[in-house]
Amino acid sequence: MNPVKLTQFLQTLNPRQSDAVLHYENPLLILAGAGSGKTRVIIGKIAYLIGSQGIDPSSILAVTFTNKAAEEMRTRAADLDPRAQGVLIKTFHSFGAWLLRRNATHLGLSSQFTIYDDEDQLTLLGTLYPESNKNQLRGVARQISRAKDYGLSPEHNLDQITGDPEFRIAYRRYEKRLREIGNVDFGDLIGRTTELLTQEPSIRQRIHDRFRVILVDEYQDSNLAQDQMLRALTGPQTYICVVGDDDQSIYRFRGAEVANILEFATRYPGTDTIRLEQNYRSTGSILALAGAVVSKNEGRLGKTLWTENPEGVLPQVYYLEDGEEEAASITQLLKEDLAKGRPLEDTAILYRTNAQSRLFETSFLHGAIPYRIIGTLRFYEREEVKDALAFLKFLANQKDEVAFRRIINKPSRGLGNAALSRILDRITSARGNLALSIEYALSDLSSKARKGAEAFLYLVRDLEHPPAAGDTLTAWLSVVIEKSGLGEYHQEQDEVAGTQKMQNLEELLNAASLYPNSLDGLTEFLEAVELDSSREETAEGVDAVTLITIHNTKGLEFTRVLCTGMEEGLFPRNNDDPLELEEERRLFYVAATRARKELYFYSCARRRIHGRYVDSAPSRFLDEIPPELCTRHFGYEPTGFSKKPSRPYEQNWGRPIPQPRDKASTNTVQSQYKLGDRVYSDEYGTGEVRKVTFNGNEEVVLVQFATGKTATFLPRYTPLEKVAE
DNA sequence: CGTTCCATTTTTTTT
DNA sequence: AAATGGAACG
Repeated sequence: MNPVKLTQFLQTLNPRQSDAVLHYENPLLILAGAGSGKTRVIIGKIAYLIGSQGIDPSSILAVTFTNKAAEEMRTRAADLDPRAQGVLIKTFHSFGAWLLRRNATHLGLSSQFTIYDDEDQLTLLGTLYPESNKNQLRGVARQISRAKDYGLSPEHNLDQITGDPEFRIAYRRYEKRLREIGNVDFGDLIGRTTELLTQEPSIRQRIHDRFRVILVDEYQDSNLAQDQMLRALTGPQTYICVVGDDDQSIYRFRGAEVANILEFATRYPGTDTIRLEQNYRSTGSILALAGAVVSKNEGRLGKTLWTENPEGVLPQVYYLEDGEEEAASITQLLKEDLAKGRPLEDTAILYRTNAQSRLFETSFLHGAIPYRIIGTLRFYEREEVKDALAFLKFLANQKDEVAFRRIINKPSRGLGNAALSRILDRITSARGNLALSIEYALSDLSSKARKGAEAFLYLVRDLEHPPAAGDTLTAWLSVVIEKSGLGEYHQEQDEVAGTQKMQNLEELLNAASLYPNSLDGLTEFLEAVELDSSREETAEGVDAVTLITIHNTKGLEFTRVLCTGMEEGLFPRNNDDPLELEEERRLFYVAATRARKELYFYSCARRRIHGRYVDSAPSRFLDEIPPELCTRHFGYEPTGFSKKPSRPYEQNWGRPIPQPRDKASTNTVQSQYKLGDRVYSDEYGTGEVRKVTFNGNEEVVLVQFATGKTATFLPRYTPLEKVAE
């Protein structure tokens, strides 16, 4: 160990932080405001407990909210004291998986169990209610998840979930089927862990003996089920410390209970509370703005952040025409940065919903601005990736009906609904094993279906063991992709639709190379994939602007933050539920406090929703900013921002309904393409213009190509070359 | 059985 | 705009 390093580190802390780091014995609640250095405090505590209290690193458990946060904590703690590598740092969910996997038999699970995500959950529900449509099922699936968030089984009082008595029956059936298959869903990772700890005293004792210290980060976003799990993990000798900020609780929709943090001291008698209120991140004017808005909330502990940082520049608010203008003006801003040599890394573009990223992506692509997009369009949820993973899941657990349905007839093997239901008829006699079911059902099938079924069966038998040659899981996965025909199938899709599915499969193969070529390696890989969505495709070392949802910015900070889409109906999305409105306001607070030096807001008078322009009023949060705490701008000029309002102030501020734009007047532009024109595209070859329309003032051209395909073009971005007849 | 085409609908946020 | 679900067709 290196006592000098720890001592030096302690000297960099303020008195409150250092109290928090040196605290030991009683339960501790740290109320840590945004940017108050709470991660430093946690890693400091880890180093202190190991270095000065002589705690064995492996008896410390640190729980974070995301895998990314866990990763960061791991690195930073190890940096302070290498022994911290022995600390178990996990998310609630990955800790649950870790413990369940080691004690699977106690709960009737196979240790090879795989984890169902929301989509899998829906498919499973679909097998139970084939006649229901997807939307109804989606509602039920959500209710099941919520019930699990609250730690409620089908036998509990479910009134707070729904008044519908049918729900209990559906929930019960779902649970029964899930257990027959032997897999778990997200909620089970928490709930069944609690179940294990409460029902198996010997296991509970072992855990209490092992973990003498439990540290929980982002505690304000834990839900009731997670809190129950935490209580089951905490023994009489356990030192527990939770860190959180009630103003940053933004996961109510997922069952997060601010009550957990508000009532922590009651639940754990003798709790000491330490407040960290000095902010090291932001300028005074940013903090003032964020604080002014969040103070409109009623249900809060109330704390005042202060800083020794300079006041800095006033936050800027821009009122613009539409989403396209928003993207254009930000593109312009970034181009000016590039011209000035200012790094793009300084800037993050924040939005409420993932869909908003599209406009920026298009605009950046054409403006040659490198960007990094976080969290959206999750890689592991893409069709081709899920197909390959489903095959692996089925190999790991041949009772997995969800995975089975996904791969049995993909690519087409002539097995339709008729064949499928005959196979499923045999499921009981096959004791749930679907490969066996196929064997039993072969004689029932038509000759065509039988051929396909035999082929599939042969495939499974061939692939169910790792190939002899090959060191990593990549070897196994690559024969799976090849022999299953999924590779060929998606390659064809790529050729027809111009997609990049094969590229994604290759990337999946790369990811698999980190795992051993064995059944255990396979389960490990699948678990990592299900639990870690934080994977970002960061081209290392490239200077890029960040595109990110506000939810994903938790724990991050940027020199300049651009909050976009500040419009009623989008942010806040809903204004009729007061509790939800408060949550949105906390979200606003989180967004604003991500900024170190500069903070910008953008509000558009209209925006495309589902392809149509919808008028929108500026977000009420902008109205809640005291006038002296920001500078407001109206309109945008391509050469930079105009200081003068391009139209009357009142038209945009104070929430009047903006004027709908007169569509006809903007459509005076004549298209350069006529029906019947011969054109050439790099991608498709030659074709003939079939239709020319305008979407707003955006020209849209439909072309029929010689290959028989048709495609639409936006000539503004992809000009089509005209060719002679 | 499987594909294609049309009408209809639309999750906000994530482990 | 994109995804779903159903009908119609080969």
